Amino acid sequence: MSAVADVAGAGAVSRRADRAAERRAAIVQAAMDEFIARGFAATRLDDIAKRAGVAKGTIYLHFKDKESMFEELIRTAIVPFVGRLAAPPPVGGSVRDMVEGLARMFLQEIAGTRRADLVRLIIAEGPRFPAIADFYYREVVSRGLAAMRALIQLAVTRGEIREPKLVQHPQLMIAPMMVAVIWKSLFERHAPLDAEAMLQTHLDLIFGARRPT
Amino acid sequence: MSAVADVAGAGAVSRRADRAAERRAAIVQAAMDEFIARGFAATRLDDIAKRAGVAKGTIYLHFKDKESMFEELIRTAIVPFVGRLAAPPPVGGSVRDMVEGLARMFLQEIAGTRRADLVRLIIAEGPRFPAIADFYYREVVSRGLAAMRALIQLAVTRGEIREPKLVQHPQLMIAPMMVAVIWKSLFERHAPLDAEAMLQTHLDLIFGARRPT
DNA sequence: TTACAATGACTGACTGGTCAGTCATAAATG
DNA sequence: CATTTATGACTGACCAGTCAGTCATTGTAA
Repeated sequence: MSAVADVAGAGAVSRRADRAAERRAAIVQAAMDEFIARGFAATRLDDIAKRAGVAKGTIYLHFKDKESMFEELIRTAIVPFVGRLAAPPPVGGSVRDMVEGLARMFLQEIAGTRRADLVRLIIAEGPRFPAIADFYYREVVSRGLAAMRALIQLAVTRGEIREPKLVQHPQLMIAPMMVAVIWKSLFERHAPLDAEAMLQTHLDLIFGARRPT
Repeated sequence: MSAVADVAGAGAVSRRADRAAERRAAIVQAAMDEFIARGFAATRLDDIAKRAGVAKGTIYLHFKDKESMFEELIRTAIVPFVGRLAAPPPVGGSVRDMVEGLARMFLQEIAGTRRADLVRLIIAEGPRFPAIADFYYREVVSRGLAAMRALIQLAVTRGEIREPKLVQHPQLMIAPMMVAVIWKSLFERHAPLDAEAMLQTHLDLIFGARRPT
């Protein structure tokens, strides 16, 4: 329902499919908010329905039950990032610049947003939803690490990184990002974290401090 | 009363107080297991009682309610480590050796055990139990980071570490440990992580690769 | 030492409330 | 009108927390 509006009843408004899609989106959004705020078990479908502006029964027109809704939700939220990971690697300048670009994007798009809580949610509920942990590992973690490993390999070959063992432990490259995400979720109000600065220090450790131009 | 007591009865019988203490311990243990396995909301007090070999009512003789039981539990489990952190720093050889010793201990005592799941539990429930997040930050995180910062400062002074900015970001020292803990909880069965080897690589990055003797 | 009384730790059936999932009914659509 | 979509009152299961009653232990008196 938008734009043109309507003189009489419903204007050129909603084809059924559109309307259904809208509602589904509203449910997904509401469910996400509730699950992030309360975790799986403590979230009430009544609350999701209310927040989505929909009756509870409607939820069951789109999802089989609470559990599969949760799983599908997480999946849906993750997919966009799989795209990014697989995106054409900007093979421009130094590997450091590439890594820095990726890390910056991660900090801005994830650590600084509600998505950080999504990561926390996966950590929290993963063990009770093996399907989610599996999916997350397969689609995000293993791909991300593989990509990172390739970058490290390239940097080692080029002489940008001295420590060849780093190829075996791409997790070390990611670790500060994980810490940033968790920190933001749990401790930000106790002690704000300057993730950007931390990232620079981390990169200096790995690539060697930048020469002052 | 006890001590000399009885050849016939039960060996080290139990005074009421002893028995009560035993039961409390059983409840704490059982509750820990259940909370770790299911999270706060999904854990049933009936299950805790059954696992502890106790009636549900008994739980309420020791704890006010589910929530305060949970909080007290976490606190109790954390305290021992506060002791360790405050333990006399083994000011022996190089800073690297000290850090390595601490990290090894962490990996063995935490990452390799059920305690790893406790850390995960805190990450998971922290936002819904600010009291716990606060306590954890105050007693563990801030102290641990302060200690780590002091070590880094020392190493920088001694010339063991080149990157002085690291003093500002002691989290970087800890990050791989956090990743190890989370990895063990979520992905160990997908791809086992050699945390020890990763640690060595990490230390090499920070302190410089070891010269082959 | 033995018998009896007092204590309070322990029990588990019960209550009140909550919530996932259902389905008869109603609205919207074409 | 027929069909699809949406509603929300309802049901039954589940569960935190209670409390009247039980009984082993401890204290006291004969």
